[in-house]
Amino acid sequence: MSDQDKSTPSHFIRQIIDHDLQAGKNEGRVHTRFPPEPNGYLHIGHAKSIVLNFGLAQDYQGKCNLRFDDTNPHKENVEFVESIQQDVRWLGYDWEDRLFYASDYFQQLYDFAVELITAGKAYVCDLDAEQMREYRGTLKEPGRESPFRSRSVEENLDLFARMKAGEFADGERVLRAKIDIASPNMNLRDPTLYRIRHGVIHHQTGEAWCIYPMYDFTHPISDALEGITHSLCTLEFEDHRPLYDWVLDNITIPYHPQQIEFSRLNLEYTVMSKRKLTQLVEEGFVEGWDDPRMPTVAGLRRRGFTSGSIREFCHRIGITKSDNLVEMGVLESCIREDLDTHAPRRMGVLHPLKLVIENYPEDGEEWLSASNHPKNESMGQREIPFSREIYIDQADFREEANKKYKRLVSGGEVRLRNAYVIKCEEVLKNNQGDIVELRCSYDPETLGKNPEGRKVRGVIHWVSARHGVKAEVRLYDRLFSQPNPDKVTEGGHFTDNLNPDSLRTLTDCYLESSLGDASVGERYQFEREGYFTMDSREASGEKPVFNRIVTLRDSWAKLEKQGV
RNA sequence: UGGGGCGUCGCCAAGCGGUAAGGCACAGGGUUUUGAUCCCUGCAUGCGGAGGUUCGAAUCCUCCCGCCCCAGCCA
Repeated sequence: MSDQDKSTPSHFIRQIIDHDLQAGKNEGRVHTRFPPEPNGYLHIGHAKSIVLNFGLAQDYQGKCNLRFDDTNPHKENVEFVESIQQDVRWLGYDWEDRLFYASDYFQQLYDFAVELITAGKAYVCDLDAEQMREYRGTLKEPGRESPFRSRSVEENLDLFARMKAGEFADGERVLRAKIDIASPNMNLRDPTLYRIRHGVIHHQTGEAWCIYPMYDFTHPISDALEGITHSLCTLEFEDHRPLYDWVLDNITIPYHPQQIEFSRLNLEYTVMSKRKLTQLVEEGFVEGWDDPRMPTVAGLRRRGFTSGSIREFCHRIGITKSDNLVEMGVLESCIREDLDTHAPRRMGVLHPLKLVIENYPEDGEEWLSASNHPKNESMGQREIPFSREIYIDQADFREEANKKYKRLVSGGEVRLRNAYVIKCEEVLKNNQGDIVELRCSYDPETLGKNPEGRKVRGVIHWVSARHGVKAEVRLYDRLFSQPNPDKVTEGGHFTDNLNPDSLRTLTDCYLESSLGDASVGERYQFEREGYFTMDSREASGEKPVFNRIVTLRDSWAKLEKQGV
């Protein structure tokens, strides 16, 4: 995998690591971690973090752990734990024997909390949530000390032990750090360290605990216990860094990892927040977490993206601290680049129009040889059946057109890809005036060579009517119609920006016969149409279903739009 | 003057005091039995703005402007 990937560009985190290595920090180790909360499926923003963390470990001969940040059992479950592991593996990374859960450390975390209490640096607070908010002050006004802040160490120890023992109800008490209730940094105004949660069954620890540690307490300790050297997270945790450091500075623990923040990925025409993705799934706006329109790793995989193209994308967008909104074109370019070199070519007609070659024998049939790739001979050839009746795409015929249009017109000639030059002799219409069939003639001298004395500019794809495989094809477009779906008018909702045409299902497509035994995981270029792959969920149905991964670049469509 | 960040081409992004990399997009041209691919060419006298320091500033200093994050017993 890694030897196929292009070299990763430098960025500020690599510079920090280089400096650390040069200064002899961390005994020359580089040890990162990817720490998802198992409360949803991974999306391409997580992929950015995965490629960063695991990629750094690879490049510096270091290690990267997979650690589930499972301190809030309320929203978490094993389905997510499993899908996350599958997605990280699919992206090409291996945590070896280093799969951890923050919940592995619940006992140690508890002991560290006791250490803080004993040192007079944490206290049990009886304020309820609303009171605490009030006491904490606002962004511009300092907070007021909790009346419980001055409890004795003995009382705090006793109360905390009873919290653990289950003597108090949810919300009745919390453990708080005693830092600075007037700090300009809200995170330092005596943050909550532990809360009480009865009646939830934790996916890893079951009912062993009824108190659960908060992220800000758990994360630095988990990192330190695992010997993490560089703890990479997104920008919104910048304000938490002083708290991260405070925790490690006030307990007895041998390591103190460095937290470094980078900006999260934003992609045009989609959403990345787990809350919104969850809503799309739960309210049925999409088929599920792996809906091919979703920016989830599972969705991209089902859509047909390769993991290499996603890694390449993550390298192209870079790592910085600036807010960003990346164009879809970057992702599309990555998958096209991959598939152009790797996907075998096939022919598939999406909007069939019947075409009869009148001077071709009624029961005639011949098998024509076609390259699987225009510039990679090692991909070999395939045989394509040709016969008197074929299908071409409706978009490849016009009764009349200007010279820019180089496909088939009445009385005109066109090359059938991998076959003969044909001429349109007659157009058949139904009562409504719709074109229903084309009657043509073919030039038998044009197989594998150009006709003499005239030029045929256009080439169109086709499928033999008798031999073609009937298939369903799903064409995907952007999930939202706005570059930034969060931009809504007063009182609006991001789902208002959903693109009603994000999925178009074509049920009467004809694919060349060799596609009859295509299997899941194979990707093809349907020439002149785009890249396609068999849908993994519909693979057992009687009719094959193909997903369009991405279109080909289309300069003709651009011209047409400009009114040429 | 709550605190913390960020502003370099349409979108990403290098640059770290010596005279603006690269990718995507876009525009021209060439090759082509895919209007694809590929190959050429073009695309910031300019780095949020204004001053200043310097022989020299995107890089240093000052002031100003804009955008993002923080008041969960979420992560």
